[in-house]
Amino acid sequence: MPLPQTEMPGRLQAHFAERGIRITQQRRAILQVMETASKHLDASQLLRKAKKIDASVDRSTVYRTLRLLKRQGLIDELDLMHLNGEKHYYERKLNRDHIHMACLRCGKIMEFVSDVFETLKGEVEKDCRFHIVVSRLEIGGYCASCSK
Amino acid sequence: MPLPQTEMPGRLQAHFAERGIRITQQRRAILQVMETASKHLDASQLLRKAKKIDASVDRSTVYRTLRLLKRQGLIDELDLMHLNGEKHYYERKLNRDHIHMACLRCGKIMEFVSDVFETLKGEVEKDCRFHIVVSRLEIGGYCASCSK
DNA sequence: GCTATTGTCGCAACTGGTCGCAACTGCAAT
DNA sequence: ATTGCAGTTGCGACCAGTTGCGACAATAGC
Repeated sequence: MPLPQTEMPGRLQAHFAERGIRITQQRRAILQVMETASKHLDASQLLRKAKKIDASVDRSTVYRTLRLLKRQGLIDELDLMHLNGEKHYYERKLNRDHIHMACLRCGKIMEFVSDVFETLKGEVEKDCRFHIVVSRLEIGGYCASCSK
Repeated sequence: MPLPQTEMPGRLQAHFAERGIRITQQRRAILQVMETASKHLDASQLLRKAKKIDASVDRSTVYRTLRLLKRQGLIDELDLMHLNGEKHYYERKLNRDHIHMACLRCGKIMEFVSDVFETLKGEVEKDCRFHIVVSRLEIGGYCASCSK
């Protein structure tokens, strides 16, 4: 029983190869970080980690590679309600879309998977005749322990 | 039959007064623009329009006032899926949350109101014991005429 | 293996948004 | 009308992200 495709190690590199996207030293370093990282990396963390593998990696290459990954549907970009300024966070796209909830007081990030979300997307596709490629639902508020 | 509160002219100023938030020349100019503007203004458009009313308005005052309005729950901030770079768009909050759909090909922005969305938020509040303050659902994809 | 092609890279300059600070202003109390 | 002062402002410096361009490197064809 194989793992779901998006969970396989080296999957991002493989995806590039399959689609004839050039694999460079710098991209290899960046993909490697994305693949082994825990969730919610921001661009500067990603740059720092990638530089440890290949010191020549530049800021703009990180951003260009992130854009590429977004367009290929391999990662999701999150704001996390701008809790920490304007920066963005990235995570590998898994099989199931999930909602991100950010606590405005303690900063905790929670995730939630819901069938109702899938229903909602279905409704949009049908009622608006709109073909969904990416979707992002972010909620800001107070978590159970902060809302007392 | 009065209009819904959030539609009333001068409503933003009135809200400030009610909550004892200081009304300055610069804020008056910015609120006036927000109140009379059509939807989806970005910060630089807002700055340009506000400067026509009060030339002393500075970039950072615009951003600070937007942050204030966000925190007061009077406006919503949108990315519109970063179709035009990184900038954000702002609109006055109406009574009903709505979803924004951005066509990745023609750039058209559509809005959609759904009971399912309300259900979903209810589910999050209940299942996660999370008190929602703001929510943002943005969808990128292809509109009816572009997906042919 | 060598070369031509074409895509990618690093760099520097730019836009969008934030922050610290000294100067200023709205407003309430006199 | 004057004063006092917390809250607000403009400014300059900064951080996050993008872009144009000449140099360079990954691949395809030989």
